[in-house]
Amino acid sequence: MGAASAGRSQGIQRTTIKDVALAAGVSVSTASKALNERGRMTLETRERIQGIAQKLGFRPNAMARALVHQRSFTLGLLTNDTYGRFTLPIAAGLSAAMADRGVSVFLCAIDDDPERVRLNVETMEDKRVDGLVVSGKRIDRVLPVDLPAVHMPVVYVNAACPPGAIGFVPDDEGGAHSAVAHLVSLGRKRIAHVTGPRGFGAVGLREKGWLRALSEASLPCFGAALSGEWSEGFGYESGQRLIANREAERPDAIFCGNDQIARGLIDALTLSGVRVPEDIAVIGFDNWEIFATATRPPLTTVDMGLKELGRQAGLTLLDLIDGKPVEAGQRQLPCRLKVRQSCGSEAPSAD
Amino acid sequence: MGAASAGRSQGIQRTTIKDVALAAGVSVSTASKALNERGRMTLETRERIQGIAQKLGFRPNAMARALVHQRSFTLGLLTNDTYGRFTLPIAAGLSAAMADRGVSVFLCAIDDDPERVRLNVETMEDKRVDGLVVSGKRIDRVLPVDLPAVHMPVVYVNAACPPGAIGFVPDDEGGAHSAVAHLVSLGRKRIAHVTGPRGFGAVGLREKGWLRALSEASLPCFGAALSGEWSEGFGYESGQRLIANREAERPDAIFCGNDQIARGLIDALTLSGVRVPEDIAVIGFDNWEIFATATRPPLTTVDMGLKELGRQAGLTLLDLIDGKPVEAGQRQLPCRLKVRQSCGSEAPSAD
DNA sequence: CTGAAAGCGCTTACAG
DNA sequence: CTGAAAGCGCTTACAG
Repeated sequence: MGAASAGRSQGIQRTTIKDVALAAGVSVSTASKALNERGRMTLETRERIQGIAQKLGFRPNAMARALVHQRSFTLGLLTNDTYGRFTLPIAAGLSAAMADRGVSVFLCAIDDDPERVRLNVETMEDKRVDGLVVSGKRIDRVLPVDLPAVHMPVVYVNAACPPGAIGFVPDDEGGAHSAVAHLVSLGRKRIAHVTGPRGFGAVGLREKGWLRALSEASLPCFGAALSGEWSEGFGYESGQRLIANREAERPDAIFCGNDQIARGLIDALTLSGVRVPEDIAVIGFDNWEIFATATRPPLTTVDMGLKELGRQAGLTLLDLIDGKPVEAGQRQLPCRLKVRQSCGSEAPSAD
Repeated sequence: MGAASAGRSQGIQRTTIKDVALAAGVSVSTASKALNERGRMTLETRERIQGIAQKLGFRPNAMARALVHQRSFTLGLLTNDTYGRFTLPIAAGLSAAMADRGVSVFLCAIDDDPERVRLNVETMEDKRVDGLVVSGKRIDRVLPVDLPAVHMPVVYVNAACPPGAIGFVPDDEGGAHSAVAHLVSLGRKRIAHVTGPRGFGAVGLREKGWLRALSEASLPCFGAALSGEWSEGFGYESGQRLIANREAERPDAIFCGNDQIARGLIDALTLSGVRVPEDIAVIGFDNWEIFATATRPPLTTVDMGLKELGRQAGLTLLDLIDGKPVEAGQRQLPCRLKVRQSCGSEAPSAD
């Protein structure tokens, strides 16, 4: 019990195909063929051997197979988003899709430290993973992965993808457009935009979606987008600022660049007696549930489909590994509006 | 370029030790010895061979080595906390500590679905990982892992650990105690407790820590602990309830069972004009930064040391794998108070 | 239909 | 000091 028994990992001699062959009175090659459903042989022999394998609890050593097949059925996931909210959904989507296909994924946390990246890539190469998915936290930043040195297929998720490479990002512009179009359909006319720092690619795209939806509805643009930190604090300030004017000059809807901003902003409005959604409708971006559901009222927001992003990236990587032709370039996967209560119900009349 | 080149994973023939031996004009066994610093040989030969290996970009195939060493230098991380906040820090701590030692970790997301667990455990066995860390979201729930069937060392993190097994959990009681002791040291006398659902093990332990700190300070227990959801909503309600009485009967400090509750509670106090920390000091539990830093004022809270938990679990698992004796049972790792601004500054006089 | 042989890439006693 | 041989656990042509 306890100490000793727990540590005896070497003690457990696992059943090998040799054991199976011996027990069945056949050669190892025959056993292999029987178990892999290859070649022709009497159904009876095949089933007998399979039965014995089952009885002995035989499970083929994946590394031995990998050695001969030159295919390990493993992937590496490199991510620099160690604490953020992106990696987990992406990793979950990826790993679930891969698990169904017998491929396992190594998690490599890199901290934007090129040395650490090198070390992890090296380890992944040593372990002979079949491919790499590189996942980031900004769609406009490329991770410090020295591609030329990587001898295997790579796919990027939620990160910039170098020329000629393959990547997956959420369709930020489309998501923003659908959010604003939703506000328009509810009859809102003065739709403001409060968002993150100018430097972010996502900020530009979301702003573009906002402007496009406005122009499609022939609505004037309500002031310039307010740009600041991705924080509740900035949302709070912005909320106060947007209601500083007298009522006629206030927006009747605000599209926020992320859920944290939206939350801070709603707090500011509520504290000043402005009602959400009656006076001002608010939409966020991210569908980070812990925020979106805790705002009062619960937040309508744009879901980036991160899980699906991870899934698609994995499936594409498998295609690449199988040598199937895959077009280079970045794909934008659709976002989906998640309607809660911060915009009120559907408008009685949309035009 | 593009499609075709990206998919040609088979095209890259990696350098093998045979190539190195050939280029150096020695046998494969000699090459192996030179590269592994084993056996005796002229320094000159050794360095020559190593130089050639370097030049050819030789990296030994980890699977081939694993096959002969019966050790894969890989681990599996099973977790049912796919979206929560526990897994990521634990995984980061684990994977960082392991990366330094050349061991990689497979991420397996299981959804409390026993079938999915079985599938993942099976895959990990097929891949011949050296051990498993099983990580959960409740210290009082055992994950549906059928241990008898697992032929390798296992360590539990942030989950109940079956009799005879090895586990790591945060010291919830100690953490709670240090939080309340902090309040006491600031001169607070009427310290209430608002926490999660009764069913949770952590709830009982944190309550115990609260009571012990009070009794050590000869302070009366300020009402019974308020128990409800782990949500901002419940925190909000509780905040309103605790200040419903006239001022003399209100608490002067509130220790919350998690950061979400603390945040909702602070919102309620603030909205009612009660000042935090002047009138009532508040402490949370989790140090979930996204919450703790966004509360106004920023939240003093208990950090559970999840990263360290993951690290320790990994190191212990390695010991187990190496056959070193490890005592069975559950270890409680210390929590650490993270002081921000929701309690005010140190008291001018502590007694 | 079945099995001996060679091989995946490496390491480790064991002879020379 | 160096190399041939056997082996880790499996698969795949290739003969019988």
